[in-house]
Amino acid sequence: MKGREKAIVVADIIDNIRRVFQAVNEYSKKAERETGLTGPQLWAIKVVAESGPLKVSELARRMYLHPATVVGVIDRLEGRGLVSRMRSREDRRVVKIELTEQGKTLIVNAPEVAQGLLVRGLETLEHEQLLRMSVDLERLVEILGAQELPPKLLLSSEINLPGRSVPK
Amino acid sequence: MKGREKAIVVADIIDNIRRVFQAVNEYSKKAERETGLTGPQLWAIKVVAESGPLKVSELARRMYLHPATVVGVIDRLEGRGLVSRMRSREDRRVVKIELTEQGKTLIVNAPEVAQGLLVRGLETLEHEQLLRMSVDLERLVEILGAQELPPKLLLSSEINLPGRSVPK
DNA sequence: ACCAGATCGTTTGTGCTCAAATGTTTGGTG
DNA sequence: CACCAAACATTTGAGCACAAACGATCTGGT
Repeated sequence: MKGREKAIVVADIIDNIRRVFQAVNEYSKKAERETGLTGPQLWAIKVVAESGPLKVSELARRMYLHPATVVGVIDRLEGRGLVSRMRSREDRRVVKIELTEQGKTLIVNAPEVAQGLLVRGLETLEHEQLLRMSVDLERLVEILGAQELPPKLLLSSEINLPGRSVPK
Repeated sequence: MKGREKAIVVADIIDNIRRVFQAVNEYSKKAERETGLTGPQLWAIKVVAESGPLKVSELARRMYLHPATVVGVIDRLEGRGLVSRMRSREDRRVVKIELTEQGKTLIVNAPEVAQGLLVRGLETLEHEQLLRMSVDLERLVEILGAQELPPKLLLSSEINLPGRSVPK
């Protein structure tokens, strides 16, 4: 009767999932100490950096966050002079977020976010192992019933790294 | 040259990791609507329910949270009459948290937390698949450098489910 | 030209999370 | 006995996250 073993393996898996959660959080806090920016702030400024001027709603969409949350983040980034708000002339409802010169200089020597670490680590794996892991994670997603969660967004924009290294 | 394919698989993996994060959050919010309690509140009350009266610090440790955070959660649970604080007589610095009768009745028909869903789903998998997934997640943890994160706590208390179902 | 409805950014209110500071109690040590 | 360091819970302050409500603006239909 291998029910017992099974339970142990399940426990291991849950433990490791927890560790992944923890690690991502910890990593975000580490970046905080190095740049003076918090994780979300760094994330936001990176998205703006690589996708030009963005509407607030568009930025929120790319970060999977509520617009109301993003407004606060922008407030603080603007307070530090790293980004600036610009009302659009075609549609005066929208506000475009863009980097200031100060923001551009900061971005070049900002540390990687957790995703970067993850991407680089995964790239060192064999192709077969990658496929395996992809399948397994898909199964996990299936268990959680989260197949369609990010409704086919082009979230690749934040993670895709064409050839080799330097996702920065 | 399969560098391109590799990047695609990596992107898929990252996507699915994100989905797992999202799903756990969403799930916590769903529980919120069904019980009137937030995710952390429900989590805290479940831990107290199965591990008897607990010190604040002990509860914080089991939830991987800062004591200051737990104090706020307890405040709100106490405000709803679900738990009660009791100063220890042996050591008057410590405060024991225990369920009220109202809390006990709530706990029996409270919905599963995300972990429960995960555990039940994993249990339906083949033993081989479980081992595979365990190995893969371990690799993920390794990439994140999070091997020793939860410093060998008896966190099993929240997840172990000896024989079959009923992690509740 | 007007009005109903949608969209956009923002504000407000509640809760979670941590770091740092505070106050209390305990257990030693001089 | 007096003092002091450690342990404990709490408070305070800052940031993040969302729901709900709001004012301003744009759009489509009449």
